[in-house]
Amino acid sequence: MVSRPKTAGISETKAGSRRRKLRDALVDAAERTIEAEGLRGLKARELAYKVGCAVGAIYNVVTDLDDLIYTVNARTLAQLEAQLTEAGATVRLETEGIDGALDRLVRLALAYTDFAAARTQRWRAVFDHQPQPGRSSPEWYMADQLRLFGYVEEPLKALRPQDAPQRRALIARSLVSAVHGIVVLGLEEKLQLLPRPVLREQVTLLVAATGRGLAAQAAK
Amino acid sequence: MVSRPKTAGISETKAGSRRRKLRDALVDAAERTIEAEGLRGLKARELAYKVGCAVGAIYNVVTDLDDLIYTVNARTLAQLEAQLTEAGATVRLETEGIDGALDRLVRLALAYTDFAAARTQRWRAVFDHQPQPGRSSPEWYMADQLRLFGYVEEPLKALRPQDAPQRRALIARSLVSAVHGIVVLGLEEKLQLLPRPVLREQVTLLVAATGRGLAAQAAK
DNA sequence: AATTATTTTGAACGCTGTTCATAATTATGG
DNA sequence: CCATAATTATGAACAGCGTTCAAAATAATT
Repeated sequence: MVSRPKTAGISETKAGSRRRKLRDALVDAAERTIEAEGLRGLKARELAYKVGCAVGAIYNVVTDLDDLIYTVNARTLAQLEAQLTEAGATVRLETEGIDGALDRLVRLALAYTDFAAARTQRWRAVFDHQPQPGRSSPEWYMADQLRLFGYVEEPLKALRPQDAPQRRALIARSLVSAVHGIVVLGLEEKLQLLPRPVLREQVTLLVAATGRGLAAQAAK
Repeated sequence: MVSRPKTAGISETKAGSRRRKLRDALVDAAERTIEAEGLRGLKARELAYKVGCAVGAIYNVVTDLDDLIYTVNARTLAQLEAQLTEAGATVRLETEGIDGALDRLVRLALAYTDFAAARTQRWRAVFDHQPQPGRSSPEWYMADQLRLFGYVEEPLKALRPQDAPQRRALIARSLVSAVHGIVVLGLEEKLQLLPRPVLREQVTLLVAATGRGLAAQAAK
């Protein structure tokens, strides 16, 4: 599909508009289904029924169900990112220095925690979904996820000013991964679903302790 | 299936022996398949072919493929546990006190990391596999996983002697989860597969920093 | 209005895990 | 040791999945 159909000019064709509407409806339905029944609840036939089209119609506007999942996941990541920027912007006239940086780190981590706890299924879909063997994730997808690591790099700069950017990136990734791990296992029913306050306490504790440790390590 | 078949006495019956052999063969084959092709590569028909039996025969010795997966996962957890005890036993005449405790924590975390890196697929299967909706994991499964948290509680006792057991348990779980998170995201090809030395550095860094922070927090 | 291009359709395909009537095998009793 | 009963192995058949594709319906063009 390199070239557009010949009939498509600058203005939308009737068919093109229908096409877009159908795609949007499918993404919406998929999003709702994932949140309600998880990734495994997403079925082509049921999706077609919900949207009011034939099964085959799905594959006119979307190459795969995977394609649909990626689109939903991209939305989820965007929403998560919005939450993180909001959490980051909340602190402006805070204490500067180490305590301020620690505070920002904790806020970011808690924002992540709250998002995951509130939209568990959609959030899990981002990590649970793996591309069918042979194919690989779209390019933008990896970038979308890696970008989130950047959010904690800035506070880290205050915490360990002398670190090289590369090292700071590594530490940021570690910190994000650690928080992610706590949330993943904390929301796992298979293990034991932790109540949200406990989860928040865990995250706060870990980020605070790690941050303190990092600062101390840098100071000496 | 509450009662055994009437024909089974104290000594093994011919059929019973075949039964056990088939089950073992299936578990072995499943284990190899999972390590080679991941959880998604496990197919009933292919399994039957590898073991040399009919598809239906599988369901004579195993209720589900899920059942098989749980058995393989139990093996994996047992092997992991063996690695952890070994790592814990390595340190005997080490420095006592905080430094010793930190060292033990780092060793445990690295043992976990190495295990995951070496047997990535089987290790992932433990966390990736979720029971089909309606059913739930066997009782022993949760216990098997939770038991691993206990391994870090002892070193924590040296680090924060005055903590109540419940709090120590929470911190232990947090620490394990954090390390788990680093390893999970570090081994994710979808994100960017980190080379093992980098992974070990990340883990060492985090555990050391967190441990230091925890000790400092306890001291003040 | 007639012709051509496009899109929508749902039966059909290939692949899953799982079942079940039937065949083969094993255990039992005379 | 064979005849009968109980058990086990078999693989075709079933239900459900994602995906395709010839044909019908619709839209665009002449």
